[in-house]
Amino acid sequence: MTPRNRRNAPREDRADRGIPEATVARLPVYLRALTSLSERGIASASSEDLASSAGVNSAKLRKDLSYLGSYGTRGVGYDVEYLRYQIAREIGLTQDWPVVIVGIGNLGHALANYSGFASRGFRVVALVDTDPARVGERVGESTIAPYEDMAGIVRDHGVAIGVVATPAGAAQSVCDDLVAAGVTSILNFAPAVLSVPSGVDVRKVDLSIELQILAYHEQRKAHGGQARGRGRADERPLSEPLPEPLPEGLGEGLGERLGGLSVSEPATVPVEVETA
Amino acid sequence: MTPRNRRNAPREDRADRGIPEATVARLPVYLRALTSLSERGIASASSEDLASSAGVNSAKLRKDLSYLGSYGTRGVGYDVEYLRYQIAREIGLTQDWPVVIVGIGNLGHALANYSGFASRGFRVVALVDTDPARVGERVGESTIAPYEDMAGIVRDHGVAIGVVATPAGAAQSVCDDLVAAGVTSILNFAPAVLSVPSGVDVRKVDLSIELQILAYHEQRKAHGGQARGRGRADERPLSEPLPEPLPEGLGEGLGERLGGLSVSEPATVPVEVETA
DNA sequence: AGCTGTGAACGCATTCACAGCC
DNA sequence: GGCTGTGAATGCGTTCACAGCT
Repeated sequence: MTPRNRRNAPREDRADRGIPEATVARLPVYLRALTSLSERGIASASSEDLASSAGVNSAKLRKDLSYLGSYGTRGVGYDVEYLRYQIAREIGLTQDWPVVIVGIGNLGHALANYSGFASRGFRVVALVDTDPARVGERVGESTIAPYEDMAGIVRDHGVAIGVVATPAGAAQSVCDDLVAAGVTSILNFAPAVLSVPSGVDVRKVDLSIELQILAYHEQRKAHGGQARGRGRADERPLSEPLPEPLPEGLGEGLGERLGGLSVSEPATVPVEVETA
Repeated sequence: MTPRNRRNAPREDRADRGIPEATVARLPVYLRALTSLSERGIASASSEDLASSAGVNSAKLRKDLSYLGSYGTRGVGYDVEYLRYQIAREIGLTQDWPVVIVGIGNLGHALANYSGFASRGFRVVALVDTDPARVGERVGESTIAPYEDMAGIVRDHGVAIGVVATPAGAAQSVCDDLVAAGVTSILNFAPAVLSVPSGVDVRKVDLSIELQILAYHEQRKAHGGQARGRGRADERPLSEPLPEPLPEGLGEGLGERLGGLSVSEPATVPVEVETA
């Protein structure tokens, strides 16, 4: 299946200490592209092929891959299966990652049913919610466990990655509990800035922010064309009395109900974090 | 409709033409921080206060805000309400953005019920799915409309932003239909690279990718120094013979079922896009 | 001849540090 | 004195273009 007959064994001379963050963020995209090519029965691909399949340009792709080692063949291209494995290994997908999901509202439900988990690589070992009425409920492959069991579950299964899908108000408190239990990577869906000790990674997924970014560009498209110095429709003097209050709920994100969590709302001061 | 020849010559009267993309991506975070401060009754805040509340450092925040104009007061700080309005206006949240959601699977459900939409600013005008069995079903505030109605809805409501929550296989086709109907901004939850004409923005939200990025860093923490700072359970040598094939479904993302869409799977070649 | 891998150039983002104003 | 706003310095990411291998 996958050739290991490369005399040119992966250079472990540690070119791989320090793959740029931007590259790391693209490796999963390349992996997906390779999987797609593989499924279509394509065994070999040039950087151009791969790049267009991944939606980047070929120079960037080659540069990115060069941080992993020399896995291509000059004059030929890349062996799809071989490269796929190398990237998967680099990312850490050749091992199993137990995951807990906290907060089984609408979003938590969607995540729990998400087939990308069900596959090997990431495995949902527990769903946790604070609402006693929900505990025991069956969602996807799992059953909702009480919040009190979370720390024990994390320890027992060696969970390193936690998913926070609670409302914003509960997120920091849940995050603190996860970290205390031993979780060192958090994927945050709540519209809140999480403060964590150094050594813990946080990534956030925020629908509201993405929509607002789109709105910003959209607004520009609409007003941009006319040779307008500054093109908002409503020209107003730069400083002016405050108008109507902003729409409520604007600060809310993808977070979902998490039953009656006693939100202690610790006055933790957020700290510059984001994938140290 | 683009009579702008003035490349980089125009006077810098208002610094607001050309806010860096990285700054744009943070404005929603600042907005949220300001909303939070406002709710706590805080009327004024320094760049330091704001920055810590938003999870960035103060130099970055000041620089970012400087692209919008001079909305602070030296020696004092920023007026929370005033700045909040200015940012909202800059993003385009003082106007209404009708949105359609395509693909009402688990994720689509969560999105439809998402309170961040219900608020003014973004308004869900339609949920669309291809499964006839689902059409008519009530989800959140709306009722699922047939896929055939999508183009009409987009035109009638002047929808500029579309949310794709379909499975990967359907995403490109849905995207094409949205664009043909007049949508110029797409938020993509499907694990697929979307190809769009220039002038259309695509942003993607991808759980699978975020998890993989976390896994990468997590793996590093474990293997880091042989001094084993804090160990994950299973240690493995970094390079080793190729093991069993990769987990299937690894390429799948957050996309959900979209009933029986006739996926034509056009052989569109993805193109460098991402918020041109 | 063709394609990868990579130094070098370039452009964008972040951080520094201080001038300018309250 | 304190805090904003911003040029200048630095660091990071992307693109170019070609040397080097098959």
